[in-house]
Amino acid sequence: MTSDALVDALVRSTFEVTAVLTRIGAENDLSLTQMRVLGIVRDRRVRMSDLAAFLGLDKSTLSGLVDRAEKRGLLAREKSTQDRRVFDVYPTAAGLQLTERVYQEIRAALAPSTDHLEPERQERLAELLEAMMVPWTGSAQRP
Amino acid sequence: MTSDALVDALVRSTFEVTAVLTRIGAENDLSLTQMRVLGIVRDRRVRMSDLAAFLGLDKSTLSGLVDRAEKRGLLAREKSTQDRRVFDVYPTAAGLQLTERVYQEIRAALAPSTDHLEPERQERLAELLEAMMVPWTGSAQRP
DNA sequence: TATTGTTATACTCTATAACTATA
DNA sequence: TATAGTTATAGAGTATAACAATA
Repeated sequence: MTSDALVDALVRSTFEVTAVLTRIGAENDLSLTQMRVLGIVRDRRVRMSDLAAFLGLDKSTLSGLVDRAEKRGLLAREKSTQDRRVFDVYPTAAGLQLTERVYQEIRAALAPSTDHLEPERQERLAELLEAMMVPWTGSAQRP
Repeated sequence: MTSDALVDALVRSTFEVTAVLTRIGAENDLSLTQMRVLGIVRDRRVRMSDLAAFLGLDKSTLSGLVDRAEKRGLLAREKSTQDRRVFDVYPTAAGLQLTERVYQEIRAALAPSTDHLEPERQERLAELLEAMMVPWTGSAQRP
C-alpha cells in the first residue's frame, strides 16, 4: 500500500517538471511531443509505426507531427530499402543541434531545484526514481 | 552541479507519470488540463483569472475549458457579488464525484510502481521530491 | 489478407486580438 | 483607464475512418 504522500509528490513533481519542459519547448517553438520525438530519434533511426508505439499515439498523429517537423527542417523521412511500405525518421543537423540546445536548457532550468539538494541526496533521488520505474512497461517507455 | 542521471530520471518519470495520467483522463473523457482544473477547484472556489494564472494559461483558454466542463455538468460558474466582473468557478456534485474516482484510479495505476519500493524507500522518495520542489515558485504551483 | 503510412474529418487545447462590462 | 471575462480566429495535437501501396 502506497501512502498518499508519495502519489501526491509524484503527481505534483510531474506537473512542475512538465511546466518547465513546456516553457522551454515554447521558447523553441516545440511542443512536448515534438521534444519527445527529437529525443527518441536523437541517436537512432526509427520507423513511423515504432515512433507511434513508443509515444502511445496513433500512426496518423505521427504523420502530422513528422510533417510539421520536416517542413521546419528538423526531421527527415527516408523510405526503407527492406520494406518499401516503411519510412524511417531521422534528425537533420539542425534538428540535432536544436535537440542538444533544448536539453541543455532543460538542465539549466531544473538546476535551481535539483541543486537545492546536496549531491548525496541527488544521487539517492535519482536511484529511487529509477528503482520505482523498473516495473514500468507502458507505452511511454523509450525504445 | 546536478548530474545528468538525476535530470534524466526526472524527465523520464515525468513522461511515465504523464502517460498514466493521460490514459486515466482519456478513460474518463478528461484532458490533463481538465483534471488539473478539477483538482484545483476540488476544495475551494476560484475565480477564472486565478485559475488561468495557476495553470499558466491565457484567460481565453480558461473560458473554453470551463465552458466544456460546464456543458458536461462537472463545473459551474457564479458571478461574484463583490466584483460583478468576476466569475467564481466551483465543481458540481457530479464533478466532485468524478474527481474522487479519477484520483483513486491514479493511485491504483501508480501502485504497481510505487509498491515496488519498500515503505521506507517510498517515504524517502516522497521526502526528496518535496525537498526538491521547495524552491519552486513557477506558475504550475497549486494555489 | 495483413501491415505501413497518408489523408479527410472532427474535436480539444492553446494563444492573440478585439470586444463588453465593470471598476 | 485598467481589469475580468468572452468571442472570433487560427494553428497544433489528437483519434477515427477510409484509403493506397506493399507484403
